Amino acid sequence: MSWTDERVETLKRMWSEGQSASQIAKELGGVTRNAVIGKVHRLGLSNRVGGAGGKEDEEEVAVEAPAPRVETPRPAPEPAPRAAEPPRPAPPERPAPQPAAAAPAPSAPIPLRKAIVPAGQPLPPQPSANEISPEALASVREVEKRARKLTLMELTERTCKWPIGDPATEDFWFCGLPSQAGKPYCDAHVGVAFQPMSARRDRRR
DNA sequence: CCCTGATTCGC
DNA sequence: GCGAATCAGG
Repeated sequence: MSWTDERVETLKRMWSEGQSASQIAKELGGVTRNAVIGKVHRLGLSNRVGGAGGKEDEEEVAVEAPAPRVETPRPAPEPAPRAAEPPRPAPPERPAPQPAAAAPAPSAPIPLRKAIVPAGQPLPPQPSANEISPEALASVREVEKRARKLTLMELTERTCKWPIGDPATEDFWFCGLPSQAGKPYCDAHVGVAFQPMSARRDRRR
């Protein structure tokens, strides 16, 4: 692969959008992130912040949640999966096959019943977000005692992103235990996050 | 360990 | 010009 005008254009666009070199490399294909970085430098657009001779204003302000607004009754959908990066427009990634599970991305649903809801974007329909098997619950409680208590920046694609605690306080962290098979959560949290629709029917009484 | 960008240097 | 290897950091 070579740096055609088109590819360079994509590079420029994504770089200016704040995409990481590896993401850009993934998008372009046929190049490594090193290649992307090298090209970026050769193009002389290393400093993303369009500031000539500028300094670094912000460092990792990026991902901070929209606001600690407790007013808006919106359950946070996804606590920003990957590392710390500003915008995440529309990376064409695998849709993640979610069969007959419940909500695609429940985030702070069941666990905190008294806690306030963080704040996020969408996710209005919260269907069968209740009634988890006692086993699953026990498992979760157990697991949360061993949680790695990762911060937002420490989350990766293979760490459990289940939020624990109150986002508005210091008592907030992410599970961080190893998640598997492309799931966003560890086994225990997957258990409470994705419920078969049959569960409720079963427990109906 | 996962990830980031920055630099170097043989090609 | 290119990018793998390496470096420096989170």
